Amino acid sequence: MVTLADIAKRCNVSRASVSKAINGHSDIGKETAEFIRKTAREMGYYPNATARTLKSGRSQNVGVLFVDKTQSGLAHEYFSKILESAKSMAEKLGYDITFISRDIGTTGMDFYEHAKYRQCDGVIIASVDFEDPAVIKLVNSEIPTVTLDYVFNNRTSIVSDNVKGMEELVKYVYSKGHRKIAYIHGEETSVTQRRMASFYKTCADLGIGIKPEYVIRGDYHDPKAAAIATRKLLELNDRPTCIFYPDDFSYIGGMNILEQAGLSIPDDMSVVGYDGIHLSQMLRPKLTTYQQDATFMGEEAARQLIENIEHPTLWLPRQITVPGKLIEGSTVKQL
Amino acid sequence: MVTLADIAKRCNVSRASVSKAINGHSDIGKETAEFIRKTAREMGYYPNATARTLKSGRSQNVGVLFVDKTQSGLAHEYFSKILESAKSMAEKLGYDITFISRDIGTTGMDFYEHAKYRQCDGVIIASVDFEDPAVIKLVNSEIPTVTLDYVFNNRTSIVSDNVKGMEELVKYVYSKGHRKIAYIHGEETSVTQRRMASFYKTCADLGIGIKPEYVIRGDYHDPKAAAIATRKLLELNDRPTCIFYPDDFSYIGGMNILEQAGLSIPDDMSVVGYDGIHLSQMLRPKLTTYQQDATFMGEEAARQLIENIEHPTLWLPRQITVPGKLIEGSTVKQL
DNA sequence: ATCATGAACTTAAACGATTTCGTAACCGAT
DNA sequence: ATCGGTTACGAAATCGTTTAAGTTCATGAT
Repeated sequence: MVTLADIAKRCNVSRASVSKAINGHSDIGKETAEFIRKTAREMGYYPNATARTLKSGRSQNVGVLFVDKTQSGLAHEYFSKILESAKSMAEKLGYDITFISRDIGTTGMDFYEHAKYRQCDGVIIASVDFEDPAVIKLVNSEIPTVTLDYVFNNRTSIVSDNVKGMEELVKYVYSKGHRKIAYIHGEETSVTQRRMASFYKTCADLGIGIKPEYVIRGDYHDPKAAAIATRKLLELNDRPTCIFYPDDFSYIGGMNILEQAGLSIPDDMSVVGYDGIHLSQMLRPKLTTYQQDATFMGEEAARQLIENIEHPTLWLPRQITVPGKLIEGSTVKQL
Repeated sequence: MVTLADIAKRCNVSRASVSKAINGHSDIGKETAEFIRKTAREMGYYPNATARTLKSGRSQNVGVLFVDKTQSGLAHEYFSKILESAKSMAEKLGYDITFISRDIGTTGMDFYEHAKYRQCDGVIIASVDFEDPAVIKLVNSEIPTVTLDYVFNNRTSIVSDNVKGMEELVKYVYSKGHRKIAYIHGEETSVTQRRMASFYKTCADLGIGIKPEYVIRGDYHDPKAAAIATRKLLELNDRPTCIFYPDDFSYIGGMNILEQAGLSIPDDMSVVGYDGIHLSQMLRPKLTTYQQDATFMGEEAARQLIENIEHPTLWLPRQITVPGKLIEGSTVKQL
């Protein structure tokens, strides 16, 4: 391994000078610096992140917290896209990404301790139980963090605009003439709360009443739960004309039940999803859904976090709401 | 931050003794060690991975190479499952996971240099272009590596048993009476080669001839390519009775075309997929497919890599072939 | 009484970089 | 000739840990 000392010896300068040349400091002669860099390149030098981190306290490494309750955070396109894009952006800005977890090996480290252990400069938190004391401890620590789809006081967060998303969907189906709208919602999370609130409010604003039995608990990314909920809706005397699913994937479960019941989409029942995953546009009929801009969210999370890391003093936490867009498929019939 | 020195001072011993107590070395008294550990716990000490790595040369960190050509390595359930399970296993064994890439920041590092820069103890390579010189450089370096679904000489690899998988699928549809079997295959990769070879061989063994026009190039995870290929098959005078898709997701494209052509599955056309992703069992009819054991593969990759890292001398590269299992859905008709 | 042995510690030198401070040399201005 | 100000560089400390190589002291063998 080529070190600063090797280059220093070859160039007949001190290690300090080599360091300065490599890092482009000002107090080093133009030609000397160039000569040192050239030699370094010839010798196949690249810095050692570990040594650099130890001395400088900065690791150029951001941690990612990605542990959801269902043990499948990565499997969902929404989250894998966020991860992928956060990764690209972080890399572009010169940062690496390491997964943060707890109980690494046999040590009983919590998230915060783990992040410190690896000297992460910051942490992106997504797809976790935000009520978890270990998460709260991390968020309240001195380590810069960015949360996705959850807002903590005095911390930067990137949230998908669930209020606007739900509003647009409701207004869209309203414009298509629907008045009896059912909503199968996901498990109780802050995202769900926001969507539910927006659903009720928009309906109220439009002057449509929603029967209590039209709103049923399902689960995110769980077609089986969606299937059960759909069946309940079909058993009602006064059926809805349109069903909102918690997400695109759940919709698959509903689709099966509808087909089984001999109902065609959208002629006998209209439906909408949420997420805008790839699959939703591959199915026939194409699903009408609200596409969240996961790619932008991931990029923005990395960008904001790194800004915070690099300008800690003049940093003010901000809450960034990311709009998505309604994708008009063919699953909502004009009544 | 609590350091070894702080504990040493408090306990009136040297830093070396603290280090030995923490790491459970033998040349330290039983009670002293216990006392030191107790104090360390009280003081909220946890080690600094950076300093440890710098001195010991071992980072307890494994790199993951996950850059596929289509820029969506993570989005596929197969790969995200591998990553997820590799991550869990690595964590269980006391290792962290960092993404390896090239061109981090503005430095022109290649994969090998990046891995050295972060002092990764080893690298898991999945979902990349294995012909890429940068990948080959990494694989031929002194860094332990494990590759997934690709075999390098003198390197450990974990490969899904594509030969057996394809053989079982062919035998299954044969047993159902099918003789005219079409195969829409993915782009040219070593996986494709192995599946194709197995497809042809099994057919030959069973005494069925395959018309050249029954074998068409599609793409992995691309329903559109599958749709086009399916249409071509339907245009043939002598249509196949069963279509093999490159993977479960591609099948969606074929499904649409078949439905559009008024053909029902499996009554008018039988189909099989490959992968066994969650979605395939949610669709109706359930897809007959071959489920790859991605979870086991990821775990095994981590396990093997870490074995190699920890016992470098007595390490012999091994090629581990992971069998999957045929999932019998309802998309193949008994003729 | 002497010496080898081993257990239990300590000392001190790393690991590879960064960074503060110091200084030598040179410039132009007085 | 002297002074202040740059510029370009070097010396040395430092980050937190590990580890080879002592040192001390009690123990048991001779």
